Amino acid sequence: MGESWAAVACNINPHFRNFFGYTDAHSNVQSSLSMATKKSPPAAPGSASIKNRSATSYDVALRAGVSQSAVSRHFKPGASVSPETRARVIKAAKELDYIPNALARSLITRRSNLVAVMISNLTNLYYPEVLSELSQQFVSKGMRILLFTVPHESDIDQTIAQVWQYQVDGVIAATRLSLEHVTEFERRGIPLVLYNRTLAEKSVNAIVCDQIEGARMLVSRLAAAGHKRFAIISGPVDSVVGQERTLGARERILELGLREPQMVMGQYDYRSGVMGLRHLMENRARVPDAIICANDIMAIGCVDAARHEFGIDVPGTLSVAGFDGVEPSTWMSHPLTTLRQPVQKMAQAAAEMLLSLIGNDASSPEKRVFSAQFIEGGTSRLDAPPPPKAKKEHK
Amino acid sequence: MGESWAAVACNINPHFRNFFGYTDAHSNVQSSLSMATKKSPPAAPGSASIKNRSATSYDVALRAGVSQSAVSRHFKPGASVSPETRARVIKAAKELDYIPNALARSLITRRSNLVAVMISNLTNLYYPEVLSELSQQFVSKGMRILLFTVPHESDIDQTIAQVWQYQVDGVIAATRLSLEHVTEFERRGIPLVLYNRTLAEKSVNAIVCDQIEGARMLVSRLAAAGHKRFAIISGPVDSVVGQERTLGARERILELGLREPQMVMGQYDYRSGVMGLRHLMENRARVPDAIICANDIMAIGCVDAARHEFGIDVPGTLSVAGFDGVEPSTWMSHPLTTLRQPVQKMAQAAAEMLLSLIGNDASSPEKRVFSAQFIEGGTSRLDAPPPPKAKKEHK
DNA sequence: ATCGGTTTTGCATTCGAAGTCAATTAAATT
DNA sequence: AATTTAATTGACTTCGAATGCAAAACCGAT
Repeated sequence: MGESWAAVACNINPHFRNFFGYTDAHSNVQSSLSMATKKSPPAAPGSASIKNRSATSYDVALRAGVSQSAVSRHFKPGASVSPETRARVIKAAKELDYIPNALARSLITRRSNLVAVMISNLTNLYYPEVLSELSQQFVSKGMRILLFTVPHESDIDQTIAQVWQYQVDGVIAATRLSLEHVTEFERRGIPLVLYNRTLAEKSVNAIVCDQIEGARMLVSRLAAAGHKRFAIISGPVDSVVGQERTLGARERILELGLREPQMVMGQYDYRSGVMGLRHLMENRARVPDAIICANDIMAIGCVDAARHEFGIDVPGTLSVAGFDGVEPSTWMSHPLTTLRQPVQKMAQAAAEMLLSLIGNDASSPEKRVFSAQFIEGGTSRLDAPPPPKAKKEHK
Repeated sequence: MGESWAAVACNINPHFRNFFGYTDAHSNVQSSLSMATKKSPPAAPGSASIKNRSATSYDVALRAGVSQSAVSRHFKPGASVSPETRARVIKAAKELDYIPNALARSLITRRSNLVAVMISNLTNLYYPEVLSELSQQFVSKGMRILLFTVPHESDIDQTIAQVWQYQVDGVIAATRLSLEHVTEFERRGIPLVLYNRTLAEKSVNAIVCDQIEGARMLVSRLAAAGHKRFAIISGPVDSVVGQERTLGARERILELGLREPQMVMGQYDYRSGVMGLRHLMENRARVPDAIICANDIMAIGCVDAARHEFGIDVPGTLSVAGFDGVEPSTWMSHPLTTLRQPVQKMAQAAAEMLLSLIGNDASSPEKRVFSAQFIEGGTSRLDAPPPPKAKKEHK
């Protein structure tokens, strides 16, 4: 709150500052003003819009010989408009190339038909898919997407302030949000749906994929195939999803009585996978036979490094698995064993949930949990039951 | 136009039913103020909560004991406000959690600070990078991005109508636009910058990468290394960029006196690369020794298919090259020979250009052409001059 | 205390569309 | 034809912030 205010305060100045310096705006408005005042007494209806500004509903009304209300009404579905009037309005509107001003409409209706989508990192490869799906969904429902990418955690406050300024009808957040942020959204009555996030402290509307379940399943399958020496390349600490994947896997590993997995931290990118593997290979005594990476891209990096840097046979000697099921994970060069998230379903659910929230504000939070789909892929040895556990165990 | 009109007309419908919020008009300011004073009262939990509309500049003014104009002025940099007033405004605003309504502001200033970004296909892997960069650029300049994804060509008219409705200050289009569309933008005075597109019929503001030059360079390098039997997997027909790449390559191939390249058409996706190769391998008599793919993803598919389906040695027996320089093209499994587009520079230039257009509307179109960077990669044999052309030629 | 000259202020208006409500017109009924 | 009823319609207000303009407050100087 204090923060948000501060954010606004210092956020507004900069814009007004440089570009569009108020000089332009000045002359701009002035001219428009003079024109408007002149026009107010509809003295010169003859030639429409000598000035560049686009036609308004008044212009249309004038031309159609009806009132502005009639024009407005024409757009409303249930409204009563005589066919004749409607025809005239349509004609005039077409002639003037009239397009209603959505901002003005939003002002009075209190519905902007804008949805904010907050995404932290578009280069993550997973998010574009999500964004694309969301976009489809919302557009098909008549909503537009206001995109907010949040490059750094620290920019979140500012970003959120922006979201509020634009009177969005709802928000889909695929970024880390603090309890304060969420509370603030609630207080302001702005519907919020978290995507692949949740809050520990508070129940919130969210669409998630069960990472823990997935991670456990993954470990189970690998263990069933005889893998014993697990390692994990985790996501960044601030990624809840990553943490869940990591912890879920570790938990299951220990449950099965296998040795504590080695852990290396990554940043969700290809390089992290490569570096992770290098790191894991340093200690020759503890070379893993299965590596679980917190996302596909790292897994791919890991596979590539194993094959091309260390000459390791994947999946022969080493199994590698990832999470997400992004497009490249299906490529022949590294057909990843992974847990595919039902992105389409999830995005659809997110859009659906948000829209229903926008309609009626008095609902209790709901969390919809999807299950990831296990993809066998080809980077893990899964089928072969363990050869009688003997000689190869501690090579 | 007729279409766009229709689009507008039927797109408005869905939304006005359930909103009213006009309980009492006169005591409006009062009520919102009193609510604000009480501060965050979840009201009667049982009944539907009272409309907690957010504070307006009037509320702030009332509370600060100044006029609304003063509040508004407080935000404007050069404005003359006494320190005392400013302090009171800040205090009141903070207490009420006031956030200015950007829509209302836009209405009067005629500046929405919104930029529309039109992108055809987010799953293209190349576009997310662009979008991400654009987002960074615009946000840093105080603009917000309204995202429009255009799934099908046919939806373009509707989409454009939407763009207009929202009074965006400018548009970046990375989609196919017809001359009519561009003209319409011009007529309406909405700055438009094309990204990686141009119009044959008309000069427009555009940021492009010289595809023809790149394609020619690519062929030259490959030919210099002794490749003689070229094939091309092209992009979809409606992709101008793809056409340029294809044609540029073909032109140079013929210029060098090499045989007419085989052409297969693709859709820019992995599968197209795979299918393309299969197709090319059908005619055993004309197996190529170099394949140029109109983008990286197809090239990767091509490499993968060659290696994993046909057991062909890439780059030993077959060279493959792509375009774009997307992230996966740098992966070890298929370190692509490609022409990398300077995405960051281009996005920056696009943002810059658009912003300068927004400032002053009377400028003649400019086209900024960037050169692609040749990446040697490892999927093409480039260094070795041709081994004395003898036995292996027509295996 | 009074008079120019600045700053600060507040009033009133504006942006464009939508909704209210009373008035008008058309259609339907007796 | 007179009158009730329903369908249309236009004048006016509203949303929230930004200015133009003029009144008010301030400041030093006479």
